[in-house]
Amino acid sequence: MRRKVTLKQIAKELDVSISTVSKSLRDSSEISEDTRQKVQAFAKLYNYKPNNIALSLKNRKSKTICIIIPEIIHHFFATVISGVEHVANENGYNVIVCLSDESFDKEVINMEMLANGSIDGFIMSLSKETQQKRDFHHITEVISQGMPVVMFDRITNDILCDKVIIDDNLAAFNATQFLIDKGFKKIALLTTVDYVSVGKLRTEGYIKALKTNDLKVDENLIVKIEDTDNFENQIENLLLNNDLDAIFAVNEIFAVTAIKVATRLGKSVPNDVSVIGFTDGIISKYSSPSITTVSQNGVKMGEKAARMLLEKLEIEEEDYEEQYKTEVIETELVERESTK
Amino acid sequence: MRRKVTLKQIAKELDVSISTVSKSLRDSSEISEDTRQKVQAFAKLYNYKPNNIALSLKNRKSKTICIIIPEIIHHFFATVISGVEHVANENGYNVIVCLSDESFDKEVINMEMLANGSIDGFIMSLSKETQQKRDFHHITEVISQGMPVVMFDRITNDILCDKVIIDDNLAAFNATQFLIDKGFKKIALLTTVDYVSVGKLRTEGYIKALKTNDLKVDENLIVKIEDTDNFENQIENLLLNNDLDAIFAVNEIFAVTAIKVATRLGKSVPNDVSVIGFTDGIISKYSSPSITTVSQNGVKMGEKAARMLLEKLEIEEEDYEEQYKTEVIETELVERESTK
DNA sequence: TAAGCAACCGAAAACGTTTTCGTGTTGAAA
DNA sequence: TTTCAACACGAAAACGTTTTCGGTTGCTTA
Repeated sequence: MRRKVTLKQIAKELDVSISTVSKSLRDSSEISEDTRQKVQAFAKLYNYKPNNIALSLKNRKSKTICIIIPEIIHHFFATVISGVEHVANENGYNVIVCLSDESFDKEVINMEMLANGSIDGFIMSLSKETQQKRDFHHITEVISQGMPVVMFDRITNDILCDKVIIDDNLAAFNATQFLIDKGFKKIALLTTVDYVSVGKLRTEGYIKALKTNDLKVDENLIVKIEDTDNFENQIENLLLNNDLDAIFAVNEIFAVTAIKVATRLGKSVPNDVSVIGFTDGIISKYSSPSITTVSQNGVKMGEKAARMLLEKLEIEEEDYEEQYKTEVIETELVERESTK
Repeated sequence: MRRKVTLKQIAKELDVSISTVSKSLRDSSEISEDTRQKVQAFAKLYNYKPNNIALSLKNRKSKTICIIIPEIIHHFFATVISGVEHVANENGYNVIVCLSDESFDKEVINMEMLANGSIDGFIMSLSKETQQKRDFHHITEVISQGMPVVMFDRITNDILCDKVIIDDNLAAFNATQFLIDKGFKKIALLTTVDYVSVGKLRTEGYIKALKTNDLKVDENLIVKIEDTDNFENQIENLLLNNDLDAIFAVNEIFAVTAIKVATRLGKSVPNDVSVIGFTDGIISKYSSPSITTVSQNGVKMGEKAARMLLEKLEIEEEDYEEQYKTEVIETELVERESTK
């Protein structure tokens, strides 16, 4: 087992000073052609690579960013990571992934743990619990220490920082309008409980579309799902007790489950009822019928968030001015087989 | 913007030495009750947290591990990350996620970049390109430097290190046997090209099952898919030119696509043809019909891999003995609607 | 012949910790 | 009064870099 070689060892071996070795490797003009070549040859032979940790300590930056997401087993978040990763790597940064598991405490622990030199900045999407508690002290804390934070998707307006979102309200409006334009009148909504910011916004967009078109908003057609493990019966009741044209679901799982329940009840999708989902994930694509959906483009979101963060990191300390932007990523309606 | 406070600053402020501050905070008995309380109070007030980078440099360990996977937008790998994350966090470790994008070069760059102090060990699954080239110098390199590596799923026998796999051969055998037991005789196989280690093993298991049951192996029924973006026509040809009982697909996408194509061709699943997949992902669960599948349990794999790595990391240098294990995670056949 | 000037190299500080060892002070025992 | 242990604290090294500042040569120039 051959330990990694350090400057000191090279210096000793070649009988020069550490400074000389360092300068030689960085092609300093202070060093004679002779020694420089000698050192470089030796370094190459022993496969010298500078120690990142030592560099981080010296430069007071780690060239590492952290992304905190509620869960990874969720196609949308996986795509965001992918986007972040690419941009980060292109710029010589590494990415630490942290999962909050929708838990406030894990979010706090992760942030506190990493905010002590390990990383240069955060990209994050709030956990459900954090959104519910509305406690953001851990985030204001790191921001006040001068560490940049970019929030995406599940954000809060209580915090001043860069943000990247989709216009959930508008996207939901458009999806609903799309159904209305097809001639549907009795459109149900499968949504989340209100404290999930995106769920709330999508609900608002849905209602707005109905009102704009002078359709009445029937509370019976709005199903708020809390327990994401067990909600088939909620959908079943909806379908049994109402005569629906169409369903707008605020995520893939709700959409595909709606199709499944409808099929079980003898209703054909899209012939008897049309379905639109949200998040263009793998389910929507491979479901049969494949699902018409509002595409969120997580990759683009991740890329944008990473770029915003890196921009903040690369500007010099003295040029720093507190100015925050909120970028909106456009959505797209992907029409597939579940609507007609 | 209030910068993070250091030991030096506290020392200056309280007019004691750095050593005293450090010892006070670590509750050393060398320090009087008085000063200890004073220092601790001050540290708490200013929210002192030790700098991780400095600690890493001092201790020569970063308490961070890296997982390198071919791609993240793949449910199986996402679940593995999830498992790794949990075990790592429980033990005070952070996880850096690197994506090789199935590229040899990216794999090499990532490893070289991080192997210089940034991390304590690797967990990895080989990229397709690496498996094809059979070039593992980057891995032997870090291992020879004394950095532990655990490989999972897509492994190679050319490298000596800890490994965690499923018995792909056996699992495929069992899945095929399951179909045979149902009375099917003409069973097709949708698999990958041979250089993907797991694809090859699963193919072997399939063939073994047929032979064991004295069924003839028909090369026409074995479809090797190279281009994972465009293979519907390959499946269509298979279905049109052969009179099939059942299909065994070595992953979810192949399975769900087979169902889709079959349905399009007027064949009902499972009435006309049964389908079994591999990898119990989100598609299998939410597809309709939902797909009978060999469950891989990525979470368990990730947990196991992480535990093996941490074990290596926690033992003292001098107690270190080179001894490598290969753990086999058991698979399970999850029976759903796509078989009868 | 002395001054001046390149060219080349090394010492040391700095980043923020922990830890070993040394030192000065106190109080009690001899 | 001397001696010695216990106590409380500080100096310094170490982890591996980079960089500033000086210092030593040897050569040119007036």
